[in-house]
Amino acid sequence: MQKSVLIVDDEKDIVDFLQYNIEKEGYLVYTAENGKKAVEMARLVMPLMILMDVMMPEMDGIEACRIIRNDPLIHEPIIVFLTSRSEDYSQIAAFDACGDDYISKPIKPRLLIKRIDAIFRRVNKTEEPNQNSFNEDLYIDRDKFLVSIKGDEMYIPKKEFELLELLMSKPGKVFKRDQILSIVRGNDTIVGERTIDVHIRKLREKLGDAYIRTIKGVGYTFSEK
Amino acid sequence: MQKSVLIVDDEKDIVDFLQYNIEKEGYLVYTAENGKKAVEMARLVMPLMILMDVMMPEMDGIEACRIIRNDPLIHEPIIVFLTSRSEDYSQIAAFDACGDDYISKPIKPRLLIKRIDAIFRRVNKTEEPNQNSFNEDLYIDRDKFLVSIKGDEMYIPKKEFELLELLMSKPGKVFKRDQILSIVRGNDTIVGERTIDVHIRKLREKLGDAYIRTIKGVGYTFSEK
DNA sequence: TTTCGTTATTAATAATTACTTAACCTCCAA
DNA sequence: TTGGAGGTTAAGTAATTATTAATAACGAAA
Repeated sequence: MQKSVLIVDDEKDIVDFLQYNIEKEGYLVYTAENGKKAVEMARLVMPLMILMDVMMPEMDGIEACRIIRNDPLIHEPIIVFLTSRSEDYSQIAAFDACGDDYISKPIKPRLLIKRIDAIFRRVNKTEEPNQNSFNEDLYIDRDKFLVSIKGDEMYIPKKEFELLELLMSKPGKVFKRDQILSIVRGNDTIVGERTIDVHIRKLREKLGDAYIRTIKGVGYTFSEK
Repeated sequence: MQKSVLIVDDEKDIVDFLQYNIEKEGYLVYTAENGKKAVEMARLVMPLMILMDVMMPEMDGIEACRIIRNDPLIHEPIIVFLTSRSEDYSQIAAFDACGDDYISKPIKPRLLIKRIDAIFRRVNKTEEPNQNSFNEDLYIDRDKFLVSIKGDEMYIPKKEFELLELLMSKPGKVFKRDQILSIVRGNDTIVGERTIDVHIRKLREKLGDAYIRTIKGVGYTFSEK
């Protein structure tokens, strides 16, 4: 499903600027110019995220937020406010209760995108059930217990498979050693710290060194690309 | 970061008993013997939780609580009171307003740990699960243990990361050297004064000089912009 | 059940990286 | 000008991970 963002601001320049930058990253963008229209739009297009200014004519962001949150027909979008640095902190408290996050103006495109991605990622945590993981040329098939790398298919031992599966479930995320431990062991047996290293080693032997990265003092991560 | 608990009680037996049980569960424990010392200790070590008796010589728990709550340098710990079953209920009302929770004596270790865990969990929920910090063009990703500056992504050593994380958690706030020390070290080893400087140096080397400012005689702060 | 091949774990050692120290330097304010 | 505080650097020390080989545990087939 395409990720959609509804941008709400009364200044057309800002809307255009945001729209341009966010569309460029592959999101589907809708816009509205005030809170009232935002509510209508939200009902219509069910965006996954609403990026909304606080101060607007007709209906301000907080009011709109409240309405959207209470509308059972709208499927709980992530609501992120745009605030000026000078914004009164009492207000921030007010929309803290209502919104999911806020981003301060002036807006830097690169940072904005990072934050939008991060927010989506955070919220998505509940999703992704039994999907198989991909990477440019690495693919794992959970049903068949099969790993295919650059076309070569191979079966790998169970623990190694589970470990790879874990790492690939969230590419880029660093899994700490103790998290890995509780996967590797059946959670009842006690295994030494070095066991992990050996499994990692075996995996790297088979896949090549490029995929799994050590974060010293923390754990391991699967390279995003 | 390790979860830390400050135990405050004038009866040494109780302190020892609590300390033993709480440490066993992997928390970092500090102690103090009255309200006055508790306040000093809290300033110094910034515990995440304070477990405090109400009745104490020098300064009672409620007074200490009030001071701690009003001290902008102390990073809002969870304050839990220890009460006798016989405690006057009017008092309970008083510290209800000030503390986050209370646990009645006599204390059962297993139950105590369960409650402490629950309180930490409850409080953590209101915080964002994985709050990443932002700045105009600096971004840290706790999941990925990654720092991105003006688009360049890099991994930095653990202690440096934790230090940066601390400073960025409250931009503009000045962290005193000894507060930083307790982050940098595991709090059992003693490290020299220059260690911090070196870490700061390494960070500045990687990020540029603009972000971390020295407040002479006090500590360091992350520039707000 | 025994055997053989595979997989999992450990232990020992090497390699690497991170952390700390120490010595010296600079700056600034008293 | 002098002392205190932080800055800088290189080098030593500690901590963590990689690697290898040996051993134990397991599983399937004879």
